[in-house]
Amino acid sequence: MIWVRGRARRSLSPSPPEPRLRRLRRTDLSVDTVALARELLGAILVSETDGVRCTMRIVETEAYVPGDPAAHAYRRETARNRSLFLRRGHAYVYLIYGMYCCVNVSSETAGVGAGVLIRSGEPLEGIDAMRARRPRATGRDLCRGPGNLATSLAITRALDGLDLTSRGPLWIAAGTPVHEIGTSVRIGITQAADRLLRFYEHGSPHLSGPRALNR
DNA sequence: TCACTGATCGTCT
DNA sequence: GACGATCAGTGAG
Repeated sequence: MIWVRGRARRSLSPSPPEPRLRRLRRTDLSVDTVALARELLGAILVSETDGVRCTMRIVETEAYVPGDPAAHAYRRETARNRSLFLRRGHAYVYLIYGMYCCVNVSSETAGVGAGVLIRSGEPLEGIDAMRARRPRATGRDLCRGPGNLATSLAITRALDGLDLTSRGPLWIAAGTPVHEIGTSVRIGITQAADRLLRFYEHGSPHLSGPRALNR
């Protein structure tokens, strides 16, 4: 887990804005997809576009490990999935169903295709901007689901390949502890659908998927 | 709350 | 030409 030093989190109610965010270094990130998927829970995803900072505390991830038939990197490297083959800490942003963007964090060494899908988060800063981008969403739904969170944080294909450990429009900061990590099967896949590679903060009201998966 | 369905288009075979 | 790591709307229980 990647936490702000000396700060514990107990409440599930909306958090106050982080006073100062510490950008994660690449050495903070495990060179292991499953470990990284768990570590990213509680971390802060920061987008700074249109002159507005929007932040979200990650509460749900999925691991797409090397050799995983459900992973976009499974067959071979292509122009689309190239970012998954970058060394850990890079963004893989892709368009799904012609309408929504989803964001992954590359998770292994260079040349190994794997990533962690960011599925849901708890909105922290920039909530007005998020609401402007998704006017019909309620507060708890703003960053619920991979397509929704990308819309709320203005994450587009233009950010594909970005180094999330460097200064830029999208980066990851140290967050706050997750009190209990739940595990389930991944959502929306048909290959390797029985593998327990989805991780979430137990009890969070911001989780996607059916309730039965979040117990 | 869950199941079902249409929307929509880039990517890959 | 088929498919997809999704979402929102609708209707049923």
